[in-house]
Amino acid sequence: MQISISDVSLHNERVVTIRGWLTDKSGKGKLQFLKLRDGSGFIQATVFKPDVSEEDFELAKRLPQESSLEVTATVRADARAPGGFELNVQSLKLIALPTEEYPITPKEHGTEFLLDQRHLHLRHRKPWAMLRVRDTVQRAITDFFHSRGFLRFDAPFFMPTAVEGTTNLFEINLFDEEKAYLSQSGQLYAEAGAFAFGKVYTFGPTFRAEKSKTRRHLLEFWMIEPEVAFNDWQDNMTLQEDFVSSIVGRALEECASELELLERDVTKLAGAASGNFPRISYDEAIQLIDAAISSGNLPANVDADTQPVVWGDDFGAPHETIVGAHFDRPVMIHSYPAAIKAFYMQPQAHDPRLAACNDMIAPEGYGEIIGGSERIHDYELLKSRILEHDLPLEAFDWYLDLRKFGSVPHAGFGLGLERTVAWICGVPHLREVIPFPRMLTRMKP
RNA sequence: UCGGCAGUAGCUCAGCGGUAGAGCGUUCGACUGUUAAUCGAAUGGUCGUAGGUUCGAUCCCUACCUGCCGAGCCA
Repeated sequence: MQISISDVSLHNERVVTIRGWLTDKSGKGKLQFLKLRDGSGFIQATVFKPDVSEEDFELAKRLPQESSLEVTATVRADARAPGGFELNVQSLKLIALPTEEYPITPKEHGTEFLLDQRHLHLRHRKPWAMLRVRDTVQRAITDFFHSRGFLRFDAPFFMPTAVEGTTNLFEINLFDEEKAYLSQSGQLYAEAGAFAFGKVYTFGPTFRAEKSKTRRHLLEFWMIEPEVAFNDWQDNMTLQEDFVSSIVGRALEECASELELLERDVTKLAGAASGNFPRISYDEAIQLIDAAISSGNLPANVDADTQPVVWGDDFGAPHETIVGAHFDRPVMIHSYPAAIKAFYMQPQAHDPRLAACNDMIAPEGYGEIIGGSERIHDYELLKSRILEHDLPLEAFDWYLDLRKFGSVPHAGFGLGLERTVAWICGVPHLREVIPFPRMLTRMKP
């Protein structure tokens, strides 16, 4: 019977056939241990000389790493086996022998080497576990929105202009002299979608030509951008909280073994899964940062000479880490000065110097995973903001149209998929949680 | 773009102004319980590139290239 490694526990004491690859091997004379993977999981197969034919035993002894093969074996629960089950091989069938020595050995390797070998490294336990968590998170995202009546609304990737200013965009040559840019956000289009369908979300790659070389940045990353008609900025925060706690809960439920393989301390995710995220204002966050700096009570990964925030300045990464470290779950910081935020953000009713916006900061130094706001719904105000930001009015004519015909308050946000998955997995660098990372120094493979 | 660090065997690294080292990997042999097995043997080099100093440079100096970490910007 042909089965997957993930199903072995259902077939104890039965003879099964598994097709896969050899990840590692250790021999002990008449007993050979073959470590197999088939994509669904990993398992050890024992080949004991008296149990198999002479040819099969010789084959087992000679097989190099990453040979593809089919084994027929009896499943045995065995306390000595990692995972609780192992295979007692009866026969082996070689499918393909590697034509060269496999480069990734079961030993330590450097970052650069593993990224050069990314197409092969994907086969190994840690990338495998992280990308399975990513898959689960992606399904949790679509399920969350589907269950709440959102429409998935695909924004274009070719953009005629910038959403938030003209810098940091990848320029594309179209036909003749025509230029376009790669999308850095689907938000403006999502707003059109919200006025058509009420509740929509976009889910796709976005591109930022920022020359950032940090563990929190990629040139190409995936973003989820919901947009909801009639929501205000506080409704927006409630949606964010429900959304993120739902995703983390799903990952904890469905990816327990992957997170264990990654040695993730899942108790640090319990708060995030249970909701009740703290909401503090920009002013309160500044006080919190000042108190931490003046008392010297800083998180370990924050530099000791970090300067306090001057009102009106945006937070730097160390400031976000300080705020994030104060809570055992994500924290939402709202009401930033409008001057440091995007042109389309609705001013706060009680103080127009402030924007009706918020960021969500993940704990443990993972930084901003969400940025969101209520959008300006008044035609004249939006038009004046576009002009104040020196943006070309003609490029936004369709966007302004949305305010001409039945404009309503509406709000939305963007969640960075890789930052979220990296945080859930507890891995330091975004490049780990996307199959083929695109960075300033990395386009290959 | 700025600051710090690094580049030596397939991989991870040590080394030193005087002719290149280890572990792992790989190949062969031994072993019935390995988990990065162990033991024995074999295999391995443009010391990032180009100049310079020197009797002599992998080592010191300069420039450049490449990468890593951090900052800014952001998700």
